[in-house]
Amino acid sequence: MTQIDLDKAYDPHAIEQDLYEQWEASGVFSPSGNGSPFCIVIPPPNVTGSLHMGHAFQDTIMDALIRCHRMRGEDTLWQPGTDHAGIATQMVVERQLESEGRTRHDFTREEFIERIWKWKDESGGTIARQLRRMGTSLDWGRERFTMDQDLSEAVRGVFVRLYQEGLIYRGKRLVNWDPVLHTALSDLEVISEEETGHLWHLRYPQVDGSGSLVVATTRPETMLGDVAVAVHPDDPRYRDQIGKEVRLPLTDRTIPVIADHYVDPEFGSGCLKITPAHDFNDYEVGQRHSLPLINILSPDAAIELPGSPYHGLDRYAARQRIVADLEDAQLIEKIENHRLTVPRGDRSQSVVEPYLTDQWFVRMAPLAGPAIEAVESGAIRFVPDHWSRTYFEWMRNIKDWCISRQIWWGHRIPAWYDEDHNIFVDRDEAGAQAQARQKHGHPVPLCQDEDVLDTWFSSALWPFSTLGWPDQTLEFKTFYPTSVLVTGFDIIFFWVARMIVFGLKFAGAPPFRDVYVHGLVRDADGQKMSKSKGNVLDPLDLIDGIDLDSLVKKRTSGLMQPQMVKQIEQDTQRQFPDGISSYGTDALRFTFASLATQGRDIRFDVGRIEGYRNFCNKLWNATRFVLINTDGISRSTPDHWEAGAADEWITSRFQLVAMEVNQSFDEYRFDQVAQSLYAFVWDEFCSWYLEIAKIELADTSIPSQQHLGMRLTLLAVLDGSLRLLHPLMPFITEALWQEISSRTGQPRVSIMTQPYPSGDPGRVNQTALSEITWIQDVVSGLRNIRGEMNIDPHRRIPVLLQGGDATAQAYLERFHHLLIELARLESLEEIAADSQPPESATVLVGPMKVLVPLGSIIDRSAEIKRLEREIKKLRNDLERSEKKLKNNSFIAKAPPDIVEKEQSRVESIRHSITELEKQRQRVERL
RNA sequence: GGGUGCUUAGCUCAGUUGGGAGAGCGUCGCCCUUACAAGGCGAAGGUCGCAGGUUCGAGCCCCGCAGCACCCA
Repeated sequence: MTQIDLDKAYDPHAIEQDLYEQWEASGVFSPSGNGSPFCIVIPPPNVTGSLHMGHAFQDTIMDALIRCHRMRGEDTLWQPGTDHAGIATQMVVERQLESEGRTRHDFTREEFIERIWKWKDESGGTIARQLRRMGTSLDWGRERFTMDQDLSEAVRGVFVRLYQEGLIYRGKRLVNWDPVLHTALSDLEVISEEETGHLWHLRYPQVDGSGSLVVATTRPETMLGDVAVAVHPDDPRYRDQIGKEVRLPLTDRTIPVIADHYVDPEFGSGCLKITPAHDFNDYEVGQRHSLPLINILSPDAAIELPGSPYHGLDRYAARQRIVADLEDAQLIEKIENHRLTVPRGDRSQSVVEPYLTDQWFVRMAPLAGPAIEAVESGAIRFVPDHWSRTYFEWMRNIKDWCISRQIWWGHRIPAWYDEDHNIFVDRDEAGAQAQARQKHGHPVPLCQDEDVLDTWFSSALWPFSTLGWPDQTLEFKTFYPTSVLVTGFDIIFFWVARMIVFGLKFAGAPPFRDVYVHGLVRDADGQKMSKSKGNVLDPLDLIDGIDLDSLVKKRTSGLMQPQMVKQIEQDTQRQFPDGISSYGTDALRFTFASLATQGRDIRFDVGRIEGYRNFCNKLWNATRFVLINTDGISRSTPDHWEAGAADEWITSRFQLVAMEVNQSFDEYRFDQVAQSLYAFVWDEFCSWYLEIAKIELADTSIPSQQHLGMRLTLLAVLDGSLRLLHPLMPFITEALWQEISSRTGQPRVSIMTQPYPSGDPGRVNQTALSEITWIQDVVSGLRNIRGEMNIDPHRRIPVLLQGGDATAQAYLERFHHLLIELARLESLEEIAADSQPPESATVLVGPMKVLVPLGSIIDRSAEIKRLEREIKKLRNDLERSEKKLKNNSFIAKAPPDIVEKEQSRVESIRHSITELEKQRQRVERL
């Protein structure tokens, strides 16, 4: 046997690392400068983060697109970078300080920020390293960070312009206040979920002494800030109370009873306490009725009412005290259990407070118009399309965006104040000074706003700031608008919408042509993966493998709720009794691709990845086979060769599959790409073509030109298949492609830059397709008999054919030897149509009977059963078709070709039933 | 309360402008065949959530219902 230097089994570790280093060093990740531009900006991962399944999934898709387009000859840029993740990053460093017994307030702002930068330089590269393990062809030389100098300048420029145009304003508004982090949050950073609580029914005595009104509240402590009691204007119970006053317990205030349609008469008692400074709805009511705002909370969410007995108490301690005091005063009607929606900060998990503070806002409504129009007009296309509805829904009900955060890490707001609180907004202090000088006629001391911007503000500029905007750089001019954004539906509002808004406003065009929205990766049970549930999978563990103990340790360390440890241990042991074996990057990527359907949830099951690792092994071994059988073929393409039927067939199938794959890529159907290629490589190339090749290459009666043709076809189809697969499985395809490159005549560079096969309809040979289909039908029919009869696979059986048409007879002659070997036959003979064959097991291939004469081989009762099953199936089909044809309106109204099809179906079924019925009787008679 | 999806084989999911439902995994049977046991060959398995309508014809289109999931308030 020929010696080849390819290991017997596929081992991902042996190839992946080296190949990546070769790629990165060779510069193939950078744009070529030729062809039409194709660009994706990576959704910048959090710089504190590490790679999770969602990233790995998303990056697989982007890399597949990038590699595909690069191979199509386009000028391809995949822009890498990370996000400074204001709150998250600050928290990481603060936690670090905490372990040293210090807080950020032990430092100056500048010192603290310096510390974060230091941390970022040391630990911020984790995710970039992990991305490399995924095989991503990002243009690393262009890596950006949202806090880079140039990106920060872009941020300031945008802020200043929006301010100048009146689209940014500062104002005292109720915002979501995180009392742990001491910062405002935008609506999107607040997660509201149902929790169990209580509904307190409080009695507010009427001033006129006629009794009391009962108000129901989930937050009794806020009563200290009540300024009114509201009832529905049409509520007959309280109509006469409107305009009167009630005494606010535990205070010396009286408050009015007002009428407002906002009140739901069905809820509680129908009376609603109004606390405008601590509830968004109450705020609206307060505005309508010109009620005062009484703030009762400190930034820590403790009561802040100097002089009050509750002053200084935390909100929950105050609640207890207030409820107790009200109880003492017999002012509590009742307390009910109640489900209520509790808003929590997505980072701190603390209950956020509506809190009245000075904040910066972007006026979104005027900006939303063009952004809506861009999607309506089709300038931006959501894939799948229905996500545009989610987008529209949000955009059409858009609210102003609170962009200021009371933290230190981030882009500091470029606004300066003089002593009279006049605001000067400019790119830098010098500009602000100039403005102030102009206003005052002389220089005045200024101090800069302490706040920083929401991280998403800078992320909204990402598609153009990373390309050099506001400078009209070559990259910006070439690659903006970018081609496609790949993202999860969970950040359509956070990010996609805001990029569209800012892209249109500042870069003069939509930031991308398509938005491919993918699902979210969940565990095998459909649960969201989360650290606290202990069900996370690390993509790198799937690549490298991990033993059970380490996996359990990983999942249970650093948990917020240590009582979960036992459960997590059990679940992990149940799901991964032997840990996770090593599958390699390619298998993981192929799995992700196959899971990339249009759905919202992507359940990740290790069974799936195992199957695709096996596929890698299949591909590996198919290549070994090709190498073994193409020894001696080298660069120079020989002239004298000839393709046989099987060669024409596999070549034709390859063209069709290549066309399919290209179309699937264009439609973002990565599941179909994976499916088509898996089926082609395994079922057609390996299971049929390689098996045929074994037989024909060993057949000395076949002329050598045809052997050569077959060898060249083996190489060509393998070469093409590797290219088609490359975007999904970069490593194994590169490794194998390099192995065969000396024989396919390509310079041994990289598969990455080879043309992507598009499929040539002109090379589809219909004759070859029907020839091999016929062979497959005959062989499958015989294999069916063998399987059903439990005939020893080694045993060669005699076969007779009867009733074939001229084509079948020609095929029989031509493919005699092939049929004998593929079906392991002892003999294969045709008998006259009118002759009486010996008793046999039978299958039909079209009108032709394939007969395996009974002998000691055949289990008679098994054959009867098999025939009966077959006949029953056919009878059902026949009945359905006949019923259709008896229906006059079917004949009259259905298209003629459909009717014709039905008729010929009936004919052939009838024929088959007759034949099989005869056969059954004969076997029975024995 | 408003919105968006989903319901197809035991499990996870495909299913193109309406014209005989497919895949992977799992299950069962036979086989260690020199590319591959991470393999080969064969088989079983579906009232397409329920009910109506449109149509010659519905997994697909329309109306209703049920269950599940998510988003917004």
